[in-house]
Amino acid sequence: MTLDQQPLPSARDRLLTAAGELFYVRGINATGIDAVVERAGVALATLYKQFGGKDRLVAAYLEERDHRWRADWEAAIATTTDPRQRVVAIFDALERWWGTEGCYRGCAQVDAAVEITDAEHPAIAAITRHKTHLRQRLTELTREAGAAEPEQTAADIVVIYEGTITALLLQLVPEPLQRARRLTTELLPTDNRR
Amino acid sequence: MTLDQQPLPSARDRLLTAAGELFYVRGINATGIDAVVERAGVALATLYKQFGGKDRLVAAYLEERDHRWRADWEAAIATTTDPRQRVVAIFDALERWWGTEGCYRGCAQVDAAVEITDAEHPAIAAITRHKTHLRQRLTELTREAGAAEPEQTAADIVVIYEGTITALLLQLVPEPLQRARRLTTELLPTDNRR
DNA sequence: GTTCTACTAGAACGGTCGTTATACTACGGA
DNA sequence: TCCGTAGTATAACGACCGTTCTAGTAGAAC
Repeated sequence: MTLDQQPLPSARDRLLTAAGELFYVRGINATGIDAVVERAGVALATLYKQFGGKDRLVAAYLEERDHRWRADWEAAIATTTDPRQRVVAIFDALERWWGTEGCYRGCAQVDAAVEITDAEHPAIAAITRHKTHLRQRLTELTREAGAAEPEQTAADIVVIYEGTITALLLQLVPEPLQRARRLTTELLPTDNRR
Repeated sequence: MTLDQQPLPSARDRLLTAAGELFYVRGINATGIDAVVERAGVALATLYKQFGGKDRLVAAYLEERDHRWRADWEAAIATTTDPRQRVVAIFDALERWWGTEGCYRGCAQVDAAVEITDAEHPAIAAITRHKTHLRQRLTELTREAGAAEPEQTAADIVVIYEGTITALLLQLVPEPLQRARRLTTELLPTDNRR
């Protein structure tokens, strides 16, 4: 067996990890570059060498979050073969994230969109990619679940999904995840194979 | 007839107006106190005399937004006597706000909750009040519309409402307001009086 | 006329921001 | 051995942050 030698993460990865923790919990504008560098245990010049500046570090942070969410969604979807359950699985992924994270601050992409008002900021494109992917993936899943209009049903579910994220953040309603699963299920055709 | 002499708004009101425009469009953390003072055409010392500091100015800004929203909701609700239409009216108010505002940045209360991570910040209480009022008002309206479980139906609508706000901000789906009205209507009992 | 209040203009405080520059170290490959 | 790469530590830059302070002005109340 090979030794499980930890490859000790590169300076770039350590920066990305530190940025992820700080930007998400404290906010992007409220987090200074020095705090990221200190938490990563890395020299300031390395940050500029790797990312060129804060803006592109923020964009890279959101890209990384996007990749993790896509993986989490797919993992949740893969737990079942029932086409209707596979649609609802995005809320299982959301529940896992909500329960795991030390501090829940909603969707990192939405938070960034609120904080960043400059349309030219490189993070904006990353946010759009993340949300577009979710809508497209839900369209596939609702089609496989037999929806008459998969695009429309997927759009409905996107609204419920975003509302659930906000409801979790602000604790607006009791049991938002149960609620979201029920609302979503009601949008899908009933299983009439039997 | 009395002369319509404009009472020229007080320094406090001018500060609140300027703060509302700048905090909403540029974000709270990204807006300096100097910019607010300059736009209001007011001395810096007046801001501190009236509000004591930025934190309480932010809280006052959110309170003012809360009052305006409550008035907008009631105005939209009052346009009809149909109990089911009265529930859906919150989306008419949202549509009006979305179309009127020069720059739509979502819900000011949610934006503030994203930007402010300190739970002791005086704005947090204002945000909670705003959202609690919406849920309670929707509970009354769904009860009047004949919902079997008004609290639960109202909570469902809150989720749809918050999701619609995010969908508008990020342009996630086509026709989010039509969508929200349809989803909400489906949650209410059908009119079976005839 | 004096006093009180609300307001103005402007400077200064210490602190943090994102960014750039300087100088040094460790190491792998040619 | 030399060179390029990737990293380190530290200092400095100009700009802006929220806050406090000083000093002066206009008007109403008494």
